[in-house]
Amino acid sequence: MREAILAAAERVFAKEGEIGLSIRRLAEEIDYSPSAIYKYFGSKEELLDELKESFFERLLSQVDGVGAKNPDFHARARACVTTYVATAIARPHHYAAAFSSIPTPEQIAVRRNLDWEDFIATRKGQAFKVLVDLVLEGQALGVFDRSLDPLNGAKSIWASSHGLALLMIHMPLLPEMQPCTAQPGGDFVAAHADIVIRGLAAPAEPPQENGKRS
Amino acid sequence: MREAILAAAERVFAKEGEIGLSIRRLAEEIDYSPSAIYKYFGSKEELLDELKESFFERLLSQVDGVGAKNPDFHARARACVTTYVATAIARPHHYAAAFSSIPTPEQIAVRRNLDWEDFIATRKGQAFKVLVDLVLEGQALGVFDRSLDPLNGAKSIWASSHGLALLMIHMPLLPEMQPCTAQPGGDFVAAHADIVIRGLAAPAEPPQENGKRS
DNA sequence: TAATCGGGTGAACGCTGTTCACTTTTCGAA
DNA sequence: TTCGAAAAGTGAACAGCGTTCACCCGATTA
Repeated sequence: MREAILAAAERVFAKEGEIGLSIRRLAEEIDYSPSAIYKYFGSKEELLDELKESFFERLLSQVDGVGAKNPDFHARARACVTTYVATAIARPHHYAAAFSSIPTPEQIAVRRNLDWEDFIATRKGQAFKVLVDLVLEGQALGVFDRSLDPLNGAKSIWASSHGLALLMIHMPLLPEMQPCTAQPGGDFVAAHADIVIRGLAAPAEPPQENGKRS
Repeated sequence: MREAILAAAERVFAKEGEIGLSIRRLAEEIDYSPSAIYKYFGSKEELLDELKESFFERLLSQVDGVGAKNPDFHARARACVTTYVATAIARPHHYAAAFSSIPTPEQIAVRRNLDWEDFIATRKGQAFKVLVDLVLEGQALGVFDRSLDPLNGAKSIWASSHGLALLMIHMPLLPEMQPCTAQPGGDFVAAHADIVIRGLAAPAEPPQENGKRS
């Protein structure tokens, strides 16, 4: 039943966005009365939170899944970013909604004394850990700058991917408009990924073997 | 009068966010009836659009303003990113709201045949142009990769800055949590800026003068 | 003086999330 | 099989929302 409600919510969400998703609209979709929904969810916000969490789960599994398929580190790193962006823009309203809440100062104060263990247990934490591990691996391989804080590196990757996804969602005119290169969409995402990866690269190795290719 | 309404909106907005800003709440704030507001704004959306536009104006002027103060290119590029992020997170709700609307497919179709001139006339377009010019200058100086499409480079910079700002707004736990480096906030933003800048750098110059420093 | 018109109001409409008293269904125990 | 409790579902209602519309009032203008 909860599943049916969530599925209906997902459907309406994808079609009409967060604005079009109302309890009454949802109730109509599943042929129940609006009050019935409150037997399964305490509030609309609780329902939305569940939706967001499930989207984070999808995001995590998608990005985590690319690891196995790409033995080459550079390709894998690039695939992390591109799959992240692709998964995000495949469901624009979901992705935007998943990041839509702004915590109040009190909420920030509460969360501040969460430690690393607690954070890693959350979906966001797991997703973040994937990136941290990626950075660590890059550093171990000597491809990424070893002086970099892995957490900061992971944040930079996330920020860059997140920003590109949202820019493509909220201002689609920008990525489309490419009078110079004339290749819309996918290629630019890969190029962006490469820029981020190069930004993390180890600086000016002593000339022994020029291993990393552009 | 319009100004008074917008000022009140800005006030409520900053304090209670987009959720707390209602027409009735606004009317109460300026001691008028709700219907009075409709003599000056056609709809709430129109009012919000004006607010967003004004925020873009602030963003543009701030970022554009750093150009004069920093003669060194690298410092200027870094300042572009850091001021952008600082301006964004100084008014979290404004910044998030400025990017909150997701255009429908029809709207995208309409905007698709805007050309470069029309786009540059908008605030977003001007802000984007600042970044494009920055990339062009970097390429002219030989600091940035000349094979890069300047528009794509500008998009990468924007995406990275945008993503970092939003990550700090929506998930403040992340940038705060730095058990390794222990420097919260500002330093990480600068580090992120440097990563983006390095990502755009010209690849492996023939060893003549090692001009760019980390 | 009379008419027009911009600025302001209160009541109302249809929508929203949410609650609550109520009925119906289900299901295990006596 | 019957009974009673718990679960499932309902409809009406409340407060608040964006928005509209008929109305009013004071100033400007003919």
